[in-house]
Amino acid sequence: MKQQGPDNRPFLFSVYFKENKNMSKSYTIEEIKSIEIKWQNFWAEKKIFAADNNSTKKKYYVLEMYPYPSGKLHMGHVRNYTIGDVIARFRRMQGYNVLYPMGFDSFGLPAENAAIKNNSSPRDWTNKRMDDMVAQMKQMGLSYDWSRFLFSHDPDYYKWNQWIFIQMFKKGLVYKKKSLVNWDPVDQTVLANEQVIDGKGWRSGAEVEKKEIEQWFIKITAFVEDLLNDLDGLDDWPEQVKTMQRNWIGKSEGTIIRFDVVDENGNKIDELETFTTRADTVFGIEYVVLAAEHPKCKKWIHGKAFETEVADFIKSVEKQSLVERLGEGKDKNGKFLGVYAVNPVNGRKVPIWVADYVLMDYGTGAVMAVPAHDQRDFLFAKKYQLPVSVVIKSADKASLLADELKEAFVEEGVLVNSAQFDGTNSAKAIAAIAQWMEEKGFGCRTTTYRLKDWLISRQRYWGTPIPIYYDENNDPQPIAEDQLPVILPDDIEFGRGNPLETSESFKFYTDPNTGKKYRRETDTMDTFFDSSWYYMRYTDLNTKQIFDKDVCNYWMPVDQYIGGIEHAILHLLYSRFFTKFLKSIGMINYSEPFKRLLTQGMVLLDGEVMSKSKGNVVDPDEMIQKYGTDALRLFILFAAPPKDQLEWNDKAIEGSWRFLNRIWNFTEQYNPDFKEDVDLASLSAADKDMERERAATIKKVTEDLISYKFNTAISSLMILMNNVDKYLAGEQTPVKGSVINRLIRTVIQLLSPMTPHVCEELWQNIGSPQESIVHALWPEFDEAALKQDTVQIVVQVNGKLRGKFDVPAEISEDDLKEIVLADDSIQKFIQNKPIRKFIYIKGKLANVVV
RNA sequence: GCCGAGGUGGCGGAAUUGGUAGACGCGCCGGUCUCAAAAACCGGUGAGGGCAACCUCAUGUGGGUUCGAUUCCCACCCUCGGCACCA
Repeated sequence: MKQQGPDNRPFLFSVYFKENKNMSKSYTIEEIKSIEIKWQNFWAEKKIFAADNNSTKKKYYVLEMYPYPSGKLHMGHVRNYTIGDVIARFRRMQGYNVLYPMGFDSFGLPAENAAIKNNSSPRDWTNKRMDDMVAQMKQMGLSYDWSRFLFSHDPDYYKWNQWIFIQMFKKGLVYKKKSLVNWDPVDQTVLANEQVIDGKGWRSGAEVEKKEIEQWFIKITAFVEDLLNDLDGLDDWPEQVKTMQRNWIGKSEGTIIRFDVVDENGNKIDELETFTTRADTVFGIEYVVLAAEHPKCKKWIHGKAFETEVADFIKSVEKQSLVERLGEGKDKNGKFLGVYAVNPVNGRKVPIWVADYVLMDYGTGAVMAVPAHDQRDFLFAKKYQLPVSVVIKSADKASLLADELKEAFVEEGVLVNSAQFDGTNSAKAIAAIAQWMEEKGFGCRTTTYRLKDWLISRQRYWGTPIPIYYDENNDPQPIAEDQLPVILPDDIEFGRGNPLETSESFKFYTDPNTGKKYRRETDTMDTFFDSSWYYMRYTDLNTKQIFDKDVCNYWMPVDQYIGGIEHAILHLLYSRFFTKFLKSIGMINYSEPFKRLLTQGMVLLDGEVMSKSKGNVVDPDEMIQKYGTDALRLFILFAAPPKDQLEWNDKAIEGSWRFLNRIWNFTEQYNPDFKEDVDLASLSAADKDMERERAATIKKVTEDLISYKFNTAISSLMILMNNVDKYLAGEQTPVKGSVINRLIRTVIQLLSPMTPHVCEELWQNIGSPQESIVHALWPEFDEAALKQDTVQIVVQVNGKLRGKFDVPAEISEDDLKEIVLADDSIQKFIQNKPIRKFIYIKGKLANVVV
């Protein structure tokens, strides 16, 4: 029964809590599931999460890396999407116009391999898996704007892959070249350098072979300096990712040295260039060495007595797989080529060798060898009894003796035996010698990169067809833009080489103007092409262009991108390149796609990464069936900060379940008719403390959500609830009812980005003016409400904690000193020693030094 | 070898413009409820010592700066991740 208090307000415990005082009810999973479905349907029907392309509000674009449709969400996905959803929901409540879309990276080999195995269609296989995963995402209550759903195998999407390809082609950034490429013998396709990991195919794990084939490349190196330099402006990217990209780009500055090549009689027969970063060692060159693939090797040995022997050696090196060749501590092998290089700095004639330790695709594919100061050259020289001469010595020691060297002296030092440069230190000498050589015409300064152009053609079916045909002269020509998309055909046959070559309908292109038939390109694009720009497409799916420029410029760049560290190089580097390209042709006005990047940690079980092959997976579906989505989300957010690895714990998720039950019970028993206003004048000290804690929790949760410290945000809400119990334990007053009324609304709101279903249910149950909690603005607090009248001062003697004192917040140092020194428990430690110093940190701590 | 991140109870983790180390949660121990169990709720829980109030020790190791160090400096050890015969 409700009673009426003064001014018609109900009061007393039995009033502001409903009569059922059973605080310990545990909700059933059926109840949880039913409210989850109820609110998911509600949100969908009301289009609560639709982003507005014509809004005047401040925008916020949250994005997770779109997944490959593998068939089922794993815990890593759940973690990734939960983090993104919390951010999206939080920003919406803060009043931003939020874009939060989802799609699928749906081209790729697994679909094709599965289709071959089951004799079915990659399209059906993929569509089925996408449907399953979308259902799971919906079950998680993720607040995506589903009206912007996209997937790469949609002709409306890959049409624009082809369009971008043609724009790049027109700008000369796409080219076809016969070159030595990485061939995956299992997946029967070429791979980009980035897709070769430790000499093995990134998907198949097969040892990659080198093959010379004509392939399509994208000139990513055209933007190499921007790709490197702009990393410095990405303040909100993890240092680790930026470092990985810098390493991958691998810029190094050095000098190209030009050698005259002479025969044994000293007659000039050719020239050669080498690259070095150690110009300070040029006076110590003892031989020059080429990579096996260097074209001059074959030229110079032609017709020589040892031609066959050396040619066989070169062939054997070329045949070696990357694994064999790059093994650490590999023995170095080489052959003399029968010709000599003349060192321009001192005129010395040194032999030219070919060796397996020199790489063709770095620098010039040829190296000046200085055995005394390079460990590889040193080992090679010792093996083949080549001379060693010292040109650098350690600054504080006598000159090294070549004969006594056990290993190369690779550190910087002071030059010796280097003519006019003797006595110069290495760092200065590198610059001085480079400049001198440049003046003399011996060489030039240059910059080289590890980054190579991106090989994008694949001899597989399930990808975007490359929009090219070959004219009468067999020159590649782009398909006319009004003929796009070039549709991926269905009449193909697997198992007979490149699948598109088996398609009668596809093989030939008929020029719409002349009716002439041409041969089409039958390779498809690397799927990383698809994922390099999809985030721009989300901004505007309904236009007949790639996207509306203004709309794209409004939403982009992505404010928060979230994904796994495994994409630190490939996807992120390619996306940055695409952005720079699209900007260069005037399509967009920003030069970096992702403002802030969060790489979430992996989910582990017993310290190991969950994986199907290891059999140590926890199925998120099972957890949702057992505890509900909200408890799963809460656990994942609470167990570890987003960047850290997360150790799965079957027991700990029950803690999240308990906490949600507690909030629910508490709210259920609460009488929603009770007035929310708090009359400040009638507050007791305990009431004020509770009000202050409410304000402090708003502050803490807000700050933590901004900095993605979800674990501490949740813990501060738990602490608040613990304190509520203590607060209610005493005498019940109407004021307490008001204080609690306000508090419970705050808790539900603060928690709602993390556990949206339970919070929406409770928010609606306690009666709210908004259609949805999503539309309720984020709670604010008054800084003044945080002020405390009394504070606890920690008192130390000589830095050791000896007591705690409750004093007025504004107490002066002298007053405090008096109180502290009068206290027996402090005097005990001071005894009769003189006080040397009294340190007071306002409102916090005092230290008596004796 | 180079580059980056990190090392805190039985476990996940908190605390850094230098100021109460171990918040919060899990687990464990004890209790309430129950015929009993589960669930739920309440209390305790770094180690060592003491009947107790309390005391001592403790944030990978060893030093240093400071009234005071998980936090700053120096040297080292270990773990994880990336790159690497890159000239």
